[in-house]
Amino acid sequence: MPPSPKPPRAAGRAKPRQSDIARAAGVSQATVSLVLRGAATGVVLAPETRRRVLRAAEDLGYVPDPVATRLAAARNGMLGLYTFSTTFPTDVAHSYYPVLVGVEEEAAAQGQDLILFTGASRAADDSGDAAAVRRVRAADGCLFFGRHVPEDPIRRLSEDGFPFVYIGRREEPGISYVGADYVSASAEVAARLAAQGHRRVRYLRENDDAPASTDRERGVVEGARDAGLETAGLVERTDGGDVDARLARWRGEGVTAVITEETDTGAALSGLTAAVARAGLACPGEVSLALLGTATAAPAGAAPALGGEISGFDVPMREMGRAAVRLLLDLIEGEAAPRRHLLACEPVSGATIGPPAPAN
Amino acid sequence: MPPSPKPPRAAGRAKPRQSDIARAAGVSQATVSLVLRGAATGVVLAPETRRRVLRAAEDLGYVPDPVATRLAAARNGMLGLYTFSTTFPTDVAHSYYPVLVGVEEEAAAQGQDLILFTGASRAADDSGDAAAVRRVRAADGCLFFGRHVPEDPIRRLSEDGFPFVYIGRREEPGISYVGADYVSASAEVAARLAAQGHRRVRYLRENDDAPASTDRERGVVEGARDAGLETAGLVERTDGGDVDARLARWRGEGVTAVITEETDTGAALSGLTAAVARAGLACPGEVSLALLGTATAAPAGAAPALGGEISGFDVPMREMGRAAVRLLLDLIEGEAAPRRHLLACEPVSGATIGPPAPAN
DNA sequence: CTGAAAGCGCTTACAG
DNA sequence: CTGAAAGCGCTTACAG
Repeated sequence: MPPSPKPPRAAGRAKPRQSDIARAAGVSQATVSLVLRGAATGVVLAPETRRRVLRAAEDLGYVPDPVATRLAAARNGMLGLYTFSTTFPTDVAHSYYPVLVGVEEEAAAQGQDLILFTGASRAADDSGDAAAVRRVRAADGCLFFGRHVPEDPIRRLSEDGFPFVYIGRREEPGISYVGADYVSASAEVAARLAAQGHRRVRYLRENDDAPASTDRERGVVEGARDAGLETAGLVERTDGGDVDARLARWRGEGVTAVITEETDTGAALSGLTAAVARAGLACPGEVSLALLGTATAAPAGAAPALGGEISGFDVPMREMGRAAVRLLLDLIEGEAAPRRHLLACEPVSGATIGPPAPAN
Repeated sequence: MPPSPKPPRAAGRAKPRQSDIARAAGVSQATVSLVLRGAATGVVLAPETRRRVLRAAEDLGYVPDPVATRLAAARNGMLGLYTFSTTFPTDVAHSYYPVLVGVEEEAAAQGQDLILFTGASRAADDSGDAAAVRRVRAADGCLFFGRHVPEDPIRRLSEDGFPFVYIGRREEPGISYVGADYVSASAEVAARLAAQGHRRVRYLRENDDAPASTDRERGVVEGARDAGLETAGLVERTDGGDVDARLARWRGEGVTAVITEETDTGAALSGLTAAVARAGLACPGEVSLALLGTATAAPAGAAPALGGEISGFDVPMREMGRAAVRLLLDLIEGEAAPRRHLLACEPVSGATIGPPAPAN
């Protein structure tokens, strides 16, 4: 004998609902709702009625059903968070986390819950993403995060007027985002090196093109030019595997400082620090190093850092998360047209920038 | 002219519903529901109808509303995750994250979405939690995580037969959990110290009582006894601020090794390592150190570790997250009575345990 | 000031 | 095989 099919409700006194209270207090269910929601709608009830309803609610141990409340409110009180990963979650863990913290903080402050949409876990192509991105509509609106993004599904969302905002700058017009001002921050790093006396530096970036990388390169180049650094041969690209040879060559060319960028793979950075360590170079004694972006916590088992914090700037990940939530809510409320925010990055002095060694 | 009062819905055709599909496909809304839920109910529709409905759903980008689905007394394919924090999120960030990764992985593998329920942001008391915990019902079931837990709201959930599982051992009977076997792992650490030749050690734990801490202490005490360590004066409590004086005293008493525990505040551990550093003691040369639990990544700006990984054991956070998801799904399916799992912790040899310095 | 009605978006017997 | 109806528990105009 299978248990009764419908009621998954536990045996015993079922949960009281507004209609139970209404019966007990001799009023209508709608009145109960009005009393319980307080003067949210500005409605004022007769004190006596109020009292009776409140009393009955108390007696019955009434607790509103959150699901029904949300359905009736025409919003589900849930914000989506969709992360595009180039690799599997563990690797991007550290860059993902601070954003999540910010998003969660602000969501909590705004009384919103979060639906964590797991992107196409392992699918490298966009095919799996399309379906995954679609599911995002289950929320009132959605936050997107990740260097790369499947364009088609997103465009569709946009056309349908579904509210969403990117965390990170985007090229596509008409799309809201909250990003970091990489251009200014990167330029400032170049200027800092120049101020220390460097003239010939290299910017080692990754092959991977993403708005964040584009902005950093632009900042470095403009900053270098404005600060009087040499710009010829300034930028080089790597996948992280060939840095030793480059480093040797640079030394021969009289390069005294190297700037690199942080990405979700961390390839350029780890390649560079490893090469410097293998070459036995003192930092900043023999070569100054700077990093564009926040160095993510070293993965367990990684080589210890260069004996101190890397100089560069901090990306305000957490604040970006918070700002994105606020913007998304504005969008959901229908109050805002698409908007873009660029947040300033905090310079990090660190321990890896010093004056260049005297020319030999 | 105020905008139309009701629709907070974004301009344009936002979220399509079943009725929209019905209109497009020329069938009733109920038929749409039947088609979309698949043969879940065993109902078979005419292939042609099926096709038309599916097509329209696809065209419109339909996604079921999880809240409505749930209200209509069905499952919505979403699992909740609720975290109780003793302090604000940033501090527990690192202990929280590995669990989240595991939960997310397994949820994705099982085709479930994850709702992150945001707890009462700053409320230290249980009052705010009650309402927050209640919202959890929007999911099919929920995972709870955190050292401390508001008992009343949880009991309520339990009475109502709402499926949930704790991540971490719990005392309350009838509650499912997936925890770590701290007792065995802690005993093993004591045995390891004994095997190195230590006889007089101290266990420095925090004041905060939680099942995890209780279990660790029990393991240390039992392990010490079984391995022939002195047990008199073995356990001391701290809030992390007074370790220098203790350390000096211990040295005077002939203590050669100190065990401490990892918690979400990390107070005992950071107090201890700082004290050892200030005292200029070589580790493990002059004092061996062991940690019960996984050392969370050092917060940015923290003092560098003791020159290597701390000896102790690893808490299988990620695997706990995964196992908890699996158990929760069993519960939701109604297949399991409350169940408890204790996962083994992997010993970490580390670099901070060595033989005691010869007695002077 | 309060009640009756409609509706949030979906599921599920129950009739045709 | 499909449609019409009722209902999940609540909110919100709209009438009295």
